[in-house]
Amino acid sequence: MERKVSLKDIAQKVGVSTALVSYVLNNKRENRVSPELAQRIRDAAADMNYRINQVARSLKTNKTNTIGLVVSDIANPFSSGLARIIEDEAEQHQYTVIFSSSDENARKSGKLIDTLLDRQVDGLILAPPAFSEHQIIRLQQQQVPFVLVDRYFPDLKTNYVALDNFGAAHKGVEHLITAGCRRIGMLTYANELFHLQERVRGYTAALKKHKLPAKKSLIKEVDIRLQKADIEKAIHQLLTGPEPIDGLLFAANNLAVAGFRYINTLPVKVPEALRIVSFDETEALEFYHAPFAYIKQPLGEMGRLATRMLLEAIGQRPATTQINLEGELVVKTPNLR
Amino acid sequence: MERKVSLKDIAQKVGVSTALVSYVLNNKRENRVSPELAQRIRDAAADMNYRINQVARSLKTNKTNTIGLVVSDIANPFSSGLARIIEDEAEQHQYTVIFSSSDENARKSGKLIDTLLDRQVDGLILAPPAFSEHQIIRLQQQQVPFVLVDRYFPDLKTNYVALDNFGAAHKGVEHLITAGCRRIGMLTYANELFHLQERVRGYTAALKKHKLPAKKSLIKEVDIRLQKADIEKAIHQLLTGPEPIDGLLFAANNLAVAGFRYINTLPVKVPEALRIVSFDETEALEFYHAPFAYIKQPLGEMGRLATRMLLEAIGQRPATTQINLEGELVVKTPNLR
DNA sequence: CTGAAAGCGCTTACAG
DNA sequence: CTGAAAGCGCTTACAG
Repeated sequence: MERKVSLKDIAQKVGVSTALVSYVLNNKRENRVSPELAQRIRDAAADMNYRINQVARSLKTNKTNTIGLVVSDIANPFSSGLARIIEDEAEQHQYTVIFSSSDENARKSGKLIDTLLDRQVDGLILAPPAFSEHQIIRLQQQQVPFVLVDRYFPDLKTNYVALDNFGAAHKGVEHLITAGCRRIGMLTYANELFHLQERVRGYTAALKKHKLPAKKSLIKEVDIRLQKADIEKAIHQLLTGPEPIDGLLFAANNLAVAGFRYINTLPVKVPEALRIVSFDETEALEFYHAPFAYIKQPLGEMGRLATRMLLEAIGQRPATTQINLEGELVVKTPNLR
Repeated sequence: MERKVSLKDIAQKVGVSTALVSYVLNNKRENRVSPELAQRIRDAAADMNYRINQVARSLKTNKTNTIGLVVSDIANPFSSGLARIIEDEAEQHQYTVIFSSSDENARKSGKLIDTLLDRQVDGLILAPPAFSEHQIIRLQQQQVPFVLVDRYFPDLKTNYVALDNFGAAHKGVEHLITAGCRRIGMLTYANELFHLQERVRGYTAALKKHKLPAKKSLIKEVDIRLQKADIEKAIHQLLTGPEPIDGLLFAANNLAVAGFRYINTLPVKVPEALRIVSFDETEALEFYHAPFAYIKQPLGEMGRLATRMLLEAIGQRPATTQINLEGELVVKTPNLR
């Protein structure tokens, strides 16, 4: 790359100090210079195609106008949808976003956070993986501004924006009950993350409220690395035996997609014999042949709120804001054909 | 945020110059210091939780180890899939990625590029929108390292990694012909982008090769903003009239999804009366009830090659590399049910 | 061989 | 009021 034009170059050309050029181009303390001189400086800058070096400015001002974003996988539509919202909201405030994917791995997430902090990001938006509390605590100690999204740790007093997962699961299960289901199973990940625990809690509470069986055997957990065989086995167990389920709650979209793929190979009729509710919206089920329902997360609101909360935290000594958004229950009927 | 520990702090504690601390921590010119002293410096750095300030280093070295990525929309699976590959490849080389979405808008793309350059990114990976040639030319003049992905401008001698769009369309159409189609239509975007033109050219060439009608009226163009009504009208026109089509090529995944949605409402039978090939893989068609084929782009290869080419270009005075990858024709049968 | 100085490109507190 | 200097936190060419 060829050497760029600096403030010094402009200053030399116009015959003033670099300080004055800086003042003029940043529209600061305008009164200290005559309008004519200011215009000459501006013209020179334009002539020479001057562009600020943000790195130099950042070093001096201790501000990079950069947000670090850590999601589980940017290729996952949930993450990339959120990233897009954050990008737009950040851009409106002249912020730029560095993203990275933790793959639900606490060690990786720790490394990514370090890298982002080395780059002096002004703050972080994180979807923290399981077992990463210590990283969050460290951020608090270092007084790094950050906001958690999607997940959070109930024992830590941090900013976060997440779904009301208890309420959403509860709502989903009540939908199944209203539709006539009496034995409702749940498929979730074997994972410590609080938001998944909340979904189980909401599921259980809804069953109890309606005096339906809430046995342990109705809840199946599979490894988060999503082994096809595990999912098939879990669903198979729920559907066979003396008391097969007639309703099923998937705790995440990936589970639903893999689950539907398997259910399609079975003789069971959806929704007549098995009615389904899933968490998250997913494109993959766009053309599913049978009706089902899902909990739609307010991605836009989540991303916008998280970004705004972060920018506020960056701006001042912040209070802690904790938001649990309501999930929308969407009943999907098949595309006509 | 609390003040961070700097090299100076370490130097004071150990009683050496900051220069020496820098040398030791960067493992440079090791011989200039005794192993014992080096260890004392390292220990002090660890004790004090020293973390480098990359902004300061970047100002001095004129290198940020950052790649700027501009895609059309990070929320689009094609873009986010590519972003993920680039992230991983970049990370292996200690590079970080700033992403932004141009929304196929040349003006926005220009602004984003400027912002990225102001932040002194070491290079750019771009999926340039239509009418952005001048920006690309400017980058060449400024000798900014960059690689185009997915799209490129045939008249510009730039690095790029793209699909062999002509070949892919040709292959798709021949698939339809082999399956017995005799009147094959195409639905594409009204857009100047070369890669779309190439798809039309491949479509036309395949028809001509097999002496099938290649009339203008068989090619329908719709606005890239994807108005549902436009797409429906276009498909309706292709399917009615004296000579209805029996084969259809969609030039992009979004067109295919919208198209399938409409086709589902029609009495036409897929694939018996209408056989379909689409560009790009898309989750949305995961559960489509009828067989169809699509051109799968080698996303992984595209992202990895683009990143490597960029890193090479950053490293040295580069030669121009232009790569057209082959698309894979995938014949998809419905998930059983 | 090694220590200390210069300097990257900005911003802004401060002296005059 | 305004100009010139100091300094952000690093790296590395260079003097001794």
